[in-house]
Amino acid sequence: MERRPTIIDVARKAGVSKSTVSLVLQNSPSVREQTRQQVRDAMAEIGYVYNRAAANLRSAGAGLIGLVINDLRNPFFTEFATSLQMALSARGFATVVANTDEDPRLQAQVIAAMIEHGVSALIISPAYADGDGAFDAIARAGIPTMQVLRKVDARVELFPFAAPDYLAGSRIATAHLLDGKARRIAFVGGLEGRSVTQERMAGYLEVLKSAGMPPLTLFGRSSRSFGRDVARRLAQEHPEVDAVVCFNDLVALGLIAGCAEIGRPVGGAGLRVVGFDDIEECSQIWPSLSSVRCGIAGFGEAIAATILGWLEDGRVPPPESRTAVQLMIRDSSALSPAPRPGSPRHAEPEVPS
Amino acid sequence: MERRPTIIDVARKAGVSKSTVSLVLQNSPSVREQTRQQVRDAMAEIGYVYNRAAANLRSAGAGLIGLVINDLRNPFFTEFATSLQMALSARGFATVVANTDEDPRLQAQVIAAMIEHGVSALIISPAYADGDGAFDAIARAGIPTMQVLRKVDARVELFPFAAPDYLAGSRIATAHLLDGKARRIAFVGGLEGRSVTQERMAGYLEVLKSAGMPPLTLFGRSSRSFGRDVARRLAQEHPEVDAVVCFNDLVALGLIAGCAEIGRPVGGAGLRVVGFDDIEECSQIWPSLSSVRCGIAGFGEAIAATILGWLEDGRVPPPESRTAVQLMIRDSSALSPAPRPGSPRHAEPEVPS
DNA sequence: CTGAAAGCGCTTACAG
DNA sequence: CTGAAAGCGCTTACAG
Repeated sequence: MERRPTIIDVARKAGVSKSTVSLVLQNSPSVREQTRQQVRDAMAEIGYVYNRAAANLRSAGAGLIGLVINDLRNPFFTEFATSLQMALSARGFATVVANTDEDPRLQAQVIAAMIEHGVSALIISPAYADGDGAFDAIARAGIPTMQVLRKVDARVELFPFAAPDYLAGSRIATAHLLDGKARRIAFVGGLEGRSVTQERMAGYLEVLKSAGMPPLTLFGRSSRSFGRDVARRLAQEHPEVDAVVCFNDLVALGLIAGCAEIGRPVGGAGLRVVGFDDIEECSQIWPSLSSVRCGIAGFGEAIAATILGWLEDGRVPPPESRTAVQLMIRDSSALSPAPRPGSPRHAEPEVPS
Repeated sequence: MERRPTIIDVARKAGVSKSTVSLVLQNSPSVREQTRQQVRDAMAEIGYVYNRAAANLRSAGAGLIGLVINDLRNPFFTEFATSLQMALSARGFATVVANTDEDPRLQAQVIAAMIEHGVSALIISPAYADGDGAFDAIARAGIPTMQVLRKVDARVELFPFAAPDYLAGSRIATAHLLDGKARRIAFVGGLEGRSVTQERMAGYLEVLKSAGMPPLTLFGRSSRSFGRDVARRLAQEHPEVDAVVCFNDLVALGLIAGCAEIGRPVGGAGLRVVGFDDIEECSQIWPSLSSVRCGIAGFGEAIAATILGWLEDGRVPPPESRTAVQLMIRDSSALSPAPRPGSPRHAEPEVPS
């Protein structure tokens, strides 16, 4: 654990000046091939490792990108963060991440820390409400920053916003249910007043309105347990509801679990449900869950490309951009019940009276 | 986006020397309170932000911890990474993370990048097989490093290892099934020969042996889809199996989905299953899944404390440590079928013939 | 208690 | 093509 070798050690070993070593490090064409090789050999021999911190001090750009996420344990965000991180890594950038658990104070704190660490750019899926002026701090520091998935700060010229097209998603989900002759469609989950909730609900409201069908919304935490509770509430308080658009897959998954619990069938002649996000689990459960695919892995990669384009080529992202979504129709919203391979025909459990 | 102010700017503004500013930054007691306040005011006024990279160049310890994970999309690892990151953040350390997707080459690459970035320590849940001598590179760089969850490098003196007590977990899970009068218990999932598989299987084998019951193991990827496939295989090829210990929750969840698909009941008189890890989903599905709780959030926090103890107080972690696990008994392994609130009594679907 | 100076490991003009 | 020098923004003895 003694001192790490520096370019001076390398230079001494290779018999050149330290400038030459630096040029080799940067693959400058103005170093003779033979010299380059000598330097390389010397580096290998003494176990030299490049010190980025020192380099960045003189030039710029730490090669560090900050990623701030409101709920990293939610598989939707996990997938986003992971694909983004891997894409950045492939382009030579390291990612420092922080989960804020929807806490604006924590968010301000981790952002300040990242700025101190000299991140070259910031990608933020923000907590609602910018408690301690975190975005102002970023603006002062002049760090290229994108808001993703949720828009919290209105200054999109400064903090460009990108997200999947939630509105279109809820439109096609609702239309799909309506096509299936649903008589009453509810919207379940999402906290009232939040931008994503509003968008994911807007398409639902719009489609219902043009069909002359009254809306029914049950707001709540976007969690499995809320979805599970809703299964019971729906059966007891709104038995006429025969289809539901969920705020996200977690709610939908909880709802399906809740239906199983109370013995209410899902899909076919039972309650038809569609989720939102299309996390991996949707296709792996039974009955499988229909969902609005946001292509979040591809979205993460696109964001990586966007931010690097900004950083490296000065291509400022558009103030607001939306990526296409797609409805994945599966058992939970199919008109005929899910087939049960292995069992010739299966009696559906009766709906609780 | 002009030049960020430095301590020199602060010093000029406050009318002191830059050393004084530096001392204020470090909360040195040798600065008069009044001076300290002047400096603080100056910093606030000109929007100074501390530059850690520069500081670390002179002293040591970037305040950056590297976290390398073999499969960040798996909720078990997500939970670990998130709780670890949040604990580090609370202690003033930033976390740079990378997912390796079980790829030793990618792993070597991200580790090299982290070393260049000057991480003060590394926490690695490694891919199996250390392809490109990543651990050797760490040893050369002399960076405090822990192996967690999986032991891949045998040099535990150099790279201390910590994990939940998998062996005990599989022991209690198997014993629990046996207590419930299981006639034939299978072990499902996990790739043969890997250390974690071996440990999670060892307790199973041990308990079966002392009960004089022959083992049955079905190795495979630790995924939902493998579990789902197994449901069918079990019913067709091993109808005598009436209980199963799964390698992890994902396999168990897939198995339960597969059973639902083929109409085979789970828990009670049906197939009794217990998972491993106890991810959040276990208690949120229906029927709920029994599982070996590894307390992974607490484990993450403990690792944070351990690594910081090493870094800050020189307390080298023990070569190998194990944390206690606990069996969570739920519907999937209960002897009586899960109650269905709301539906007075419910006919179980028949097992496929 | 505060200031002047050297140095951390690199990069960047600028000479040669 | 390569070397000597200055400087990036801090910290750290060392004087005063």
